[in-house]
Amino acid sequence: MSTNRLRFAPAPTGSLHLGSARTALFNWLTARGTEGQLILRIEDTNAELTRPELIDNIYRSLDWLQIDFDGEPVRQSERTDLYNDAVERWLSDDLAYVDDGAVRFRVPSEGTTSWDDVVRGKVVFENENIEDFVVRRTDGTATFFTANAVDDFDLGITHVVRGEDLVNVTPKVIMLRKALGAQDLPTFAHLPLIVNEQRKKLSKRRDDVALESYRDRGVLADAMINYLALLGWGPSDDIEVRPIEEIVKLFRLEDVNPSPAMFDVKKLEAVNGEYIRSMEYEEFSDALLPWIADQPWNSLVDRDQLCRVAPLVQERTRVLAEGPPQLDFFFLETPEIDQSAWDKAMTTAEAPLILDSTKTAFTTVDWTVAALHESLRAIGDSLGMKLGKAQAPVRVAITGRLVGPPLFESLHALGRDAVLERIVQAQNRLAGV
RNA sequence: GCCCCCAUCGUCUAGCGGCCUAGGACACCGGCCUUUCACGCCGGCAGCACGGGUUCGAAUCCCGUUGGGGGUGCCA
Repeated sequence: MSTNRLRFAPAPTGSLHLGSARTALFNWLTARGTEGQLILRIEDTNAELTRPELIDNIYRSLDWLQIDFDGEPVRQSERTDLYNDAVERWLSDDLAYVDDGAVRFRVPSEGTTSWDDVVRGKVVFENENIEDFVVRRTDGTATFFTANAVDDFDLGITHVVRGEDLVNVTPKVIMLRKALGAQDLPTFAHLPLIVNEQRKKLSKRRDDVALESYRDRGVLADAMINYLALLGWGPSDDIEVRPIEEIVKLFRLEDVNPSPAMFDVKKLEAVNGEYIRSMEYEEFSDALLPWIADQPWNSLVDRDQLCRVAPLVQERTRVLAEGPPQLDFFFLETPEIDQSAWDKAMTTAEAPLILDSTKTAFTTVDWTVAALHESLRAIGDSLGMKLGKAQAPVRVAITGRLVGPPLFESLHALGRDAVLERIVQAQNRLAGV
């Protein structure tokens, strides 16, 4: 039994594409689940793709996802000799010929080229439908086909796991591999495409495909991994959200289904919400920090207060970026009043009464969540109102909005002085002062 | 045009010839809980594209139709 060797071979074309991330993941799951090895190979045969920042971007994204590799990354731009040797050999064996300065591989006009794809079954191409293709450009650089075939062979790759968009290059790569003297074929697995609402391949143009943009909105790496694993694969026990280690154990390439999968942000966020809810309180408030830093009231934030208050919005947060905006009133000197919320809550006949009674009661009430709760409930009772209605004017006075974290916990965290002051401010505003 | 691929609820999937009156999740719609919103819980809506075979029996196997998609660069 030889060990499996897989590779993830991205072309560094900017930020890591969701589809590439999913390919990296399926390679990683296969390698880790079979005690195999995973190599990162940068396909930068094209001169424009060798820019360091593009490559760093790939490293950063994979690192964020915690997809790790065995050994140092392989850069194709550093292996040009290997490719040249191969092309020269093909040339001298008359398997290739010079055409307009480039080198083309001779494709037989008869016969077929085929392989047994793990996810698609047998795929067959008639050789007559494949044209003689370029293996070395006029400028002397190797093309994708050459580099791909040489490296997969040279690096002893046993499993080629990649996107379905590469199915049609496979026969060419197989021909080159044979021309290289290889007796065997790696196991091929062509993963289904990730598509958008229009069922078209996710594209930079139309779709939000950059992995980073999800990270920037506060999708957790584990949630992203978990969700991506569900695109083209599903556990037979129906438990979709689960620890990555379990996914590693359950995942099998043979179970990947061949039909395209739509990227559903709603579901991603639902999965992310589950991950957020399962975080420890401190972990959650720490995780919020980068987004707190983006708030205009960032400088007013007190870490202890943040830790007390963050749990109040934890189960109301699907992506981390949604967290801080719900907390602004805890740190702002005066809450930012939402006009439509104000109009809805304050224009009732009871609103002034509620504010007034609340002010009086809150001046002396025990400053505990239970006592505050009871106090406002009693005020509502006296006016024949349910607490749900009665709390509205107070909520708007304190938080500026109609919806938000639990009111009494919020009052408690804010403190008596701040609360009373905000009630008075609301009364003044109501009176038109 | 040519080549290749795909086809289970709106979406992601389970299913690999009888366990299916097709299961779960997201979304959606009701209800409960409730201090708003959420969370949680309960319930509902909704699918094997179509037509032929094969078989005692087909979502599962085969063929065709239709509908989608991908590729057709000296990009990868």
